[in-house]
Order: sequence, then structure tokens, then C-alpha cells
Amino acid sequence: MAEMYIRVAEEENEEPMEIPSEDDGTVLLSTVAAQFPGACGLRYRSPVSQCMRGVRLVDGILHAPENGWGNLVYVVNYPKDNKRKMDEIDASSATKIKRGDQKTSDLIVLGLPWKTSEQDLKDYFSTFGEVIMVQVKRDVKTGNSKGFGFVRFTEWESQGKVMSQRHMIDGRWCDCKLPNSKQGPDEPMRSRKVFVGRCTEDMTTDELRQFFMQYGEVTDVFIPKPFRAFAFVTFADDQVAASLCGEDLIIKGISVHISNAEPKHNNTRQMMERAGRFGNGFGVGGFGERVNESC
DNA sequence: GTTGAGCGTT
Repeated sequence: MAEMYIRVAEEENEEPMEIPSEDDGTVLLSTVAAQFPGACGLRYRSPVSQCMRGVRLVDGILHAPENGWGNLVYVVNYPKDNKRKMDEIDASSATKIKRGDQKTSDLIVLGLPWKTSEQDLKDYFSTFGEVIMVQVKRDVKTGNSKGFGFVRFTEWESQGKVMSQRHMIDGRWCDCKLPNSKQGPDEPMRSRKVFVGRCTEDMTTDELRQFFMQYGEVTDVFIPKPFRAFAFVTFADDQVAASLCGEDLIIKGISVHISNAEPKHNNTRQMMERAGRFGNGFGVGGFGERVNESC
């Protein structure tokens, strides 16, 4: 069959575009979609009934009406017959991805000279962008640097640049990477409660409540006594809790890490208890029962 | 008072 084109338009009275058919007279949906992204089919106004008719579509192949394609103008069908909606879906998923990708996180700085201070770090990294947190990890007794620290930028671009190169800091080559606590997929969860790691002793329940209120209604704040450097925050909405998991948030200048409130352990007995609800669920000791309650 | 791959007082 000679090369043939059919006339296709976005709307019935718009200027049509000619779309090539295949050798057997059919038209591939993919060919239509190449010109009209998101297209899922074709329709046309029947010269006989004056009604809109759908074009037969089988396995991505559009089949001509009984009397051939003719000179009719075919109109593109979009999912739910609404192109604007498609655009909105695309836009929202795009921004969703964008948001997810552009969240900054703490970077671990490995290989620091013993003498490097937090001020040194801040001075150095500020050349890459606005720095909102630096830490040098030290021995609690001696105060000596452990030779590594953390840095957090405001801008995702700064973080990317810093991660992509080595750094000469006070005479040593240092590396900046995503810390282990951030690697790997964050496991999904349905809990309304989150674990807040790396709390400092001066953080009060009221302060934590005030801070986390910005994300949603807080129904409970629990800080273990004596001090254990972590806390639990429960939200009214599990989606709020889920959205915070994996994030590093800065409270009073301290970077805290939010994660699933389910304890991470590989204790067989506790795993059996959780999985099968063996025993009475109590007597795990410590705060275990608090972790599981209301989850 | 030392050191030089790692991972932040769960």
C-alpha cells in the first residue's frame, strides 16, 4: 500500500496534522502519541450518524473505520478525555520528584585533621553555599576530635558540589559523603510515631512539641529518663510521621535524625514477639512496650 | 600528650 496519512487534530475544529499510517493501513497509537503526547486513542464524527465514534484500538494498533480512513479529521483522545488533567498529573509528579530529590541532608566529613574546629569547617564549606550546621565529633572525655564531622547546606546544589569532589582542609584531603544512616531505602511504615535520634539533654518535651507542631498535630512527646539522646514524637496523622522519616531536622542548632519508631534490632525473641504476637507483648524491658503501643 | 579507617551517645 502506498504511503498514506490520516488527519489528526487535538480538537474537532483545530488545524489537523497528518500522521503516517502503516503498510497495512493501520495507524499505530505510538505514532499518534509521538505528535500528541499522552494520547490514548482517536475518535471521529460519523458522517452518517453525526455522532462521535471511537476508532477501534487493539494492542496499540488503530484500525480504520469500515470505509477506510478517508479524509475525516480524527480527534485525539486523552485519558479521562481531559488533557489538562494529564498535564497537572505530570506537573505534580514532577514537583514531587523534585522535592524528594532536593531535600538536603547532613554530609559526613571524613579525614579531618585533629586540629580542625567547627569554625574552620564552617569557614571552609561556606565557600560552597550557605552552611546551616557543622559538627566536629569529639571524644567526650578528652575533647579531642575524632577526625570526622558533619556539615549541612541550605541548598541541594551546594551539597551536590561538595559531594562531587575531595577537599583540602587544613592540609589534609577529606571526603564528604552521605552518612550510612541515610543510605539504603527508608522502610515504609504506618506508624504515627517517629524516633528522634541525636537529641541533646537540654531539649525539653515542650520544645520538641513546639518544634514538631509545624509539621502537624503532635499528640505525644516522650523523652526517656535518664537521658538517652533520643525521643519519640507521635503525630495525629500517620502521613505526617511517614513524611518525616529519614529526614535530618535541626532543633536548636542540633541535627536530629528522624526514623521509624519501630526499634531496629535483630533480637530473635523480640522479632518473634512482634511478628507472631507471642507472649503478652510485655516484659520486653526498657521502653520496648512504649514503642509498640499505639503504633 | 599517641591515631587516619570510619559513621552521628537508639
